[in-house]
Amino acid sequence: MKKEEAKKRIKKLIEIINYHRRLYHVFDRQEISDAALDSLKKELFDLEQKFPQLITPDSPTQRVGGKPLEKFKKVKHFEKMFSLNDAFSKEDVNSWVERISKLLDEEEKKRIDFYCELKIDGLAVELLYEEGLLKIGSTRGDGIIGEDVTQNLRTIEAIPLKIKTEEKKTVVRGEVFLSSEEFIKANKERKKRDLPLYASPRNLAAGSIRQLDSKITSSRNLDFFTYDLIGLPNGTHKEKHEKLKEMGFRVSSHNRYCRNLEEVYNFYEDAQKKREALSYEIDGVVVIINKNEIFNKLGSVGKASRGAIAFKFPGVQAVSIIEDIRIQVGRTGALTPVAVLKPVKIGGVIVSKATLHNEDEIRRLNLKIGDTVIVERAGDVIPDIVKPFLELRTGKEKEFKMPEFCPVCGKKTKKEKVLYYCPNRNCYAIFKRSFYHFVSKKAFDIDGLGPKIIDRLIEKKLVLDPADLFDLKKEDLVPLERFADKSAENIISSIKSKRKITLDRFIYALGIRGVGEETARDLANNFKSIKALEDSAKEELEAIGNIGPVVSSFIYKWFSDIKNRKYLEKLKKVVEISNIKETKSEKLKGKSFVFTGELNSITREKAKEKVRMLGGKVSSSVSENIDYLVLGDNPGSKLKRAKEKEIKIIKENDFLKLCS
DNA sequence: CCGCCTCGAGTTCT
DNA sequence: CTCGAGGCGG
Repeated sequence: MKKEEAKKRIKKLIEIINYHRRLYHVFDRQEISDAALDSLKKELFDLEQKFPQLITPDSPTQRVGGKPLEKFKKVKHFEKMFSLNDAFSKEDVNSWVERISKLLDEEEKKRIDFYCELKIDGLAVELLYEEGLLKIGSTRGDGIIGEDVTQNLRTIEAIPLKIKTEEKKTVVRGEVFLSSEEFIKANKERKKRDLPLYASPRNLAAGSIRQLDSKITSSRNLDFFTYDLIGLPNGTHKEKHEKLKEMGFRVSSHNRYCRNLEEVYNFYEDAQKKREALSYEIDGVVVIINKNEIFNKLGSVGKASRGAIAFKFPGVQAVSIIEDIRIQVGRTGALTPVAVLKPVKIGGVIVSKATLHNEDEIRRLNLKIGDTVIVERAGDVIPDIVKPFLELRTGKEKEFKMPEFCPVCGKKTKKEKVLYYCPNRNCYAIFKRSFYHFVSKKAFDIDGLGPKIIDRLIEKKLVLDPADLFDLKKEDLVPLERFADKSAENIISSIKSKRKITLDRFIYALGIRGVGEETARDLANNFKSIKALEDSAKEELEAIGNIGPVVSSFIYKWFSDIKNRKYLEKLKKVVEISNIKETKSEKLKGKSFVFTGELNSITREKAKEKVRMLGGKVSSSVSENIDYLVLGDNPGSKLKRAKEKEIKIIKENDFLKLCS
């Protein structure tokens, strides 16, 4: 990037970041996620590193934001309340230790150890006790002066009004937060009343504490952990926590002393595993130099203490740039726009593409090629574009238009509802995609036959349709470039081993529009043979449950097509269709299941089959009608929905017990 | 005809 | 996993 360009970009970035920081610190509001804001800050930081001449004093990298609100009485903090610098990787933490080591002498360096705490997504407050009685409680404010919120803090049960101490003055700091359950409850209430939702538990906690009416604060069931005690210059952070406990404060039982960085990293990984099970939200861990004397010697830079760092969990959002929008042609001929992104790391994975679904979506989001956007990988795997930063537009962005002609075969496209289609049934893209579908897991499930190999087979005219796969011989493959004897053999035997197939999978493999896994099973159960299905009338199809006029006509049309009939006859000669497996018992009759996350002892497919064998139903989405949600590792958003709807959640072993 | 539920289709990356 | 659309009951 050229300097002139960088200068403009920096100016705009500063404006946006400052705007969002002000919202966050002063008004307890959030329009974009922490992760997205972090990502913007990182871009600014990197640009400033590259062009140090362009650093200005008003840059968020240089100063603290957040002035106290006028409506509260001001309180000067006992000692400045610092915030924390962030680390996003082990490398960041390593370089933090290296950096601070330079400020210490040899002997001190050897004595470095750590104390680790969960970083709760809440609001930091300071509490002043005189003769053991709570006198003043305040928010952080700008770090020097905060707001007096004593009345509101008094309503929190976890904050003791009286503590055991002989000291005249005791100053402690801690985090006010609320449980995920309370958070969901409050947002449900907001939704009902058509009010804007709280973006995070921190938001809600902060909003509740900064209420003028403490009755409202009281109704929110806030919670509190203490994490710091002012004083004890020669002790350790660990001792501070022990002392706090003795005095009658609530401290988190998850916190640990760590001798070295290895133990710190173990703590971090454990915390990540615990995260789901905790009743409140955490966004990382806080790593603190344990020996107070060393911590104090390290002092601070700007707004943050040097002796502690916030080691954040990988965020689910990041900021990137749309470099291009390309079109993909699917199996049904649907054209889908895909954004080509400047690669960014989100949640430990590099993302370079994201689907835009359809034209309406692009218009709804107001996206142009060249836009800076927030990209998300929430809970799941699939990246999604959340929104563009219109403020970052330079005027060079390009409007995107859906193509008038299919980018693969050149035929004029047709629009149906929101989607554009390529109407050419011989379109190469459609043909290829149908082929992939045929060998896919839920169809013939042929291992080792990926898109790359299929492309080559088609290119060399070794196969004209999927039926030809079963006539392939080793000798056909070996002459192909870079095809070893052994791998050719593997593929051939892999194809041979899947020659037998159940009727439902066979129907699914045909790739009829509107006929997926479930509908294929319904058809198989109704007709019992492919012949019966072939000869069925449209009315017969429509009489089957779950099949209406649209899908029945797709099916009818598919079987009326001469080319399809020929292909089907050819296919029937090379494969062996067996009947669909009958259910073995009625143990789970009437019960419906939804799966989320990864199972350990069996695959999801096997688990689903098990349910069906026992007469149960498997559904893909959570609704009131679901009986059980089976919870695996790394669950997705279904867990949240199930919790909201109060559906019974069971673990893998409970599920297996249920089946046995 | 509306609203809820479920299915199908498309998609990412290790 | 998410979104849109098809199916179906009220």
